[in-house]
Amino acid sequence: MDNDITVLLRSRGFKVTPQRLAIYEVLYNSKEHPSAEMIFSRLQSVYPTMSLATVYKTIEILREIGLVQILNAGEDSFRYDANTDNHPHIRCLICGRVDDLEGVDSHHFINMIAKQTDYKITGQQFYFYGICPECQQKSN
Amino acid sequence: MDNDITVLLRSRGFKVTPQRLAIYEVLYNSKEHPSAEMIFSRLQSVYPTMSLATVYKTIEILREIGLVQILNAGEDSFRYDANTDNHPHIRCLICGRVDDLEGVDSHHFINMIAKQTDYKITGQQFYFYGICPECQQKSN
DNA sequence: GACTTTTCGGAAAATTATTATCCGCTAGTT
DNA sequence: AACTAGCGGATAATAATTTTCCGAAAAGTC
Repeated sequence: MDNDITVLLRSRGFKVTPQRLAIYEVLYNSKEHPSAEMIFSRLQSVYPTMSLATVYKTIEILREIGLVQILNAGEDSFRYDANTDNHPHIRCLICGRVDDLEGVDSHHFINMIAKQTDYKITGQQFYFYGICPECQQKSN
Repeated sequence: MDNDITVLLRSRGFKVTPQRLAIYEVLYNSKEHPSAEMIFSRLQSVYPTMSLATVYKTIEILREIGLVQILNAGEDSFRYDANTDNHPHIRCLICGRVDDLEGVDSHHFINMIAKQTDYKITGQQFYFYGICPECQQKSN
């Protein structure tokens, strides 16, 4: 995995730096779709001088080489996902966590849409909103 | 229509003002899902002293009484829609326009998701991305 | 391994959509 | 017509993201 990103960066003319590897590693080893701020604060202990701008600049590169997708689940900040499969996401309206909806087959639905529009479709994002199991319990 | 919003505003304790009616009218008579800025500039000629803050404040009220939904199709600003049906939207990656995808039945898809998650689902937004017919032509 | 070139990371400032504040004024009620 | 709660407009504040600038570090070359 570390090797994948090293090769990919270099082949696209980007330099391989510890910061870039670290940011990707945080994303890769996380299921919580962290925001830039979350990535930043998680790396504070390892790279005390890391700048938020570096997080943003790196994410843009990772998106460009297809290692990360950007989520916009309607909060005040973006979330990032190292899983670039096109899977739906769901956000808890109470605690704000964003989860994957795995094992969903969207192909039929997407194909239906593609037939009904004159657009040339290149991608899509499905966001669901609700209350996560934990928050349901707490409100009981 | 003018009557609907008048009654709705008043019944919820909001005052009925020319600005509020005008902002809703712009949204109601538009298929293009305007941003706050677009609403603002469209009303410049009629209300030269209108403030952007008024647009935002009014939209928040309209959302609260269920007359408007907020779209977050991944641009740098929100879009607003006076059609509060839960229909999918599609954005052109070239010119930025946002269109409705009408006549799409999402119920089956949504029900499938509802069965597969422990969340209590309360809503969803489907965004498609692609190239609109006009921009397809231009690029040929 | 030293040299060169190019890109990078960090700090700080800039940008920009949106929200909050404050105050004279207006809508709605009596 | 008077009263009062809420409003509109101007302005400042907020906050996420982007840009700028420069010393430093990466990668290719010898």
